[in-house]
Amino acid sequence: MQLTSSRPVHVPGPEDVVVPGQEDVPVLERELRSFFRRLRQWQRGADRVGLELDEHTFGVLSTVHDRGPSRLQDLAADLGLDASTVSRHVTALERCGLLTRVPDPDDRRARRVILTADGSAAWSRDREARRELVRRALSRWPADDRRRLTSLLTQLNAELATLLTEPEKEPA
Amino acid sequence: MQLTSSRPVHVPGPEDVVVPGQEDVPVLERELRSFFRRLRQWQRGADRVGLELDEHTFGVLSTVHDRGPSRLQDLAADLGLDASTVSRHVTALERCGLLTRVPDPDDRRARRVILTADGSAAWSRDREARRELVRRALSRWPADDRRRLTSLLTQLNAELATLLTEPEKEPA
DNA sequence: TATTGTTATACTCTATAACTATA
DNA sequence: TATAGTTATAGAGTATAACAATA
Repeated sequence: MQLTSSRPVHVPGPEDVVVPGQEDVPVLERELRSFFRRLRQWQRGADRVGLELDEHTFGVLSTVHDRGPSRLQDLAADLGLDASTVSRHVTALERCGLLTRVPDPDDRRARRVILTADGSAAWSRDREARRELVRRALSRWPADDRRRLTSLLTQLNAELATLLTEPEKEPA
Repeated sequence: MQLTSSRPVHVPGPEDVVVPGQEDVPVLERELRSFFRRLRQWQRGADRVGLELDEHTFGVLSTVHDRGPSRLQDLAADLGLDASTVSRHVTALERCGLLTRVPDPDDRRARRVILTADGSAAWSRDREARRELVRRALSRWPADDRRRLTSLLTQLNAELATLLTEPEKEPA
């Protein structure tokens, strides 16, 4: 814990809690944070990597596509955001002509958010561009490693989703 | 691409670009975004999962710990943030008593950021708490799967770091 | 009385630009 | 003239609270 240390990679010291069989956990914790920081960094400059839609726009459009005509609160729940926040996003995207709000036949308080033709086309283009970025990023990887990462990440997301609905909570 | 679709998981349609041997890439792209959204969501409520330090504070403290007495620009580079942004964080953390700025003997324009005893102790406690969260989150996983995830995530971060210094760019 | 959605407000994080002190 | 760091400012994203319309 000394201040003058200059080790760039973590080396277990006497102060570390060592759990037998879980020696990789300290590395995993570090790599998870590193990964998150990197994703956030790149997300900020989405246009600089050839994407036409920023992260929030793509997220909203994807959710509407997956859900079909959607109520605001359902979108908010799927996105993990407050309804007021999503309302702002939707308003902005409606001004851009990417989606529109139609009356909800079942509830006159609500409206249903749907994609416009432009929104659907832009989403489709961007989705393919994002997949191509992933392909290029991992172009030097063995296909098996990439598939294993896909599988583990899918399981991890499922695990985290489960934890959210349980008495326990999660990492950052 | 029809608006009335309500498939929650992506099913390849006729509009999808299919790359032989890379059929998992669409899933990977989706899971990467899902993962990022989840991490961001939990990061916002760091205190609600038992952490005393928020993500930025922990990031700055970790970087200072790893680097030792650090110049502001070096911290900013490591964190992927602008120097002005880090300057604000450091000022706030100095007010909290978690770190302090001392003169740089080599350059009177600069100062070196170092951890205080309180900062070092808080960082150490929080680091262990974060590792424990990871342990609990994956407590139901086979140890081999967890180790493989650690390994693949480490490789992925290295790959992404390499891409940053090359003519190509990256995902979001 | 409760719920859906919107808006007013405030707070945080971020970068750009202007500034100072030193190199 | 260039660089290290700070601060003023502005913009984006977020949540809370107050509101209107409907259930």
